[in-house]
Amino acid sequence: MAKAQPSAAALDTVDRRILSELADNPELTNKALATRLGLAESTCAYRVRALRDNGVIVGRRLDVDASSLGYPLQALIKVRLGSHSKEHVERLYDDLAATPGVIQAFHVAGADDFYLHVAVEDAEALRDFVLHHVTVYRVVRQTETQLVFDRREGPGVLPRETR
Amino acid sequence: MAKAQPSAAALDTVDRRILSELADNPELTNKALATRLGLAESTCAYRVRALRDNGVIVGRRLDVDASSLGYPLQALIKVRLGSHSKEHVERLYDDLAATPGVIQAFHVAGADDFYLHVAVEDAEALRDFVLHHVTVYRVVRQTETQLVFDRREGPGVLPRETR
DNA sequence: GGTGAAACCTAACACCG
DNA sequence: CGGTGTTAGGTTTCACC
Repeated sequence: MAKAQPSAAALDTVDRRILSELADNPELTNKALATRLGLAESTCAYRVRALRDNGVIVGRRLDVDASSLGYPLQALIKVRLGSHSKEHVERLYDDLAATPGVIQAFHVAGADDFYLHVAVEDAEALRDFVLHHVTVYRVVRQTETQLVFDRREGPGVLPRETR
Repeated sequence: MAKAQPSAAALDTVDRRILSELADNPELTNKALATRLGLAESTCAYRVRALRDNGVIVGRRLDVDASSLGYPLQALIKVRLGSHSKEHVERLYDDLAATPGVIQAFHVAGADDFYLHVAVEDAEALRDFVLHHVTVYRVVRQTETQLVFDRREGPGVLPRETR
């Protein structure tokens, strides 16, 4: 999570509309975006750039279908640690988050827990993943694996356009 | 999770390199991508389009910093249901996944559980979210909320370029 | 399937209201 | 600060290999 600048510049209505539109359709060209909002292209480009420079827009991510690549099975693996030094925990988190197959990793409050969202080939690969990439660490006290039937993107913090 | 066409077309080396490059840098222009791979621009554009048409590349997503928008607190909310009809569960899942503040929703195997990854203004808003948007449903038997200290993108199923 | 070049479209920047 | 015009650069198409 990027340490946010203390709430950066306040966003006006136009900024919010830009974000909404781009959230709905991230592939919009600047020209199309400007047209939708009734702005000049230059103005629109300027605002978008400013949003980037202020860290509001972090970037874009490629959305790849794991199934098509031969990893049709997804799981959420809860990793519970014993209590340990901050450095150890951070180090392990780094390693786990960088493990191939991991789509995303969460470090959550509580009993030093991580959640790993992974994609694998099949059930056997899932077992192997847990055994070879998670429980190999001494610090890991217990794991709990749940198959992911479905994952969905929510609206997030940008309510759908209300026009 | 998009129901994958039964493993679609097999991907060759070039396809994999395209995906790796775009995963590393989703903002690459087609021209730059072609140059990196040593392909003609037209060829490169053609392959990328094919990957899209085959559903391998689903699209791009805008990466917005929730903190900058005034939602600095993130949480993972585990929602456990009683046993219910498929329609009821699906309906509830739809509703929850579409609730403002929800970044992503998981439907996992087990005791009919959902996980909601949410972003909120502060602790009070988090409490209100759980009370007003989750536990209001009769079907919800119990919830468990954990603060998210950090979330990280993993490499996923596309191992970093090995060149 | 891959290529190169022309025609078309978009973005960047300096300038003007 | 928002709008316009020019130039540089990117994408698409198509005949050809």
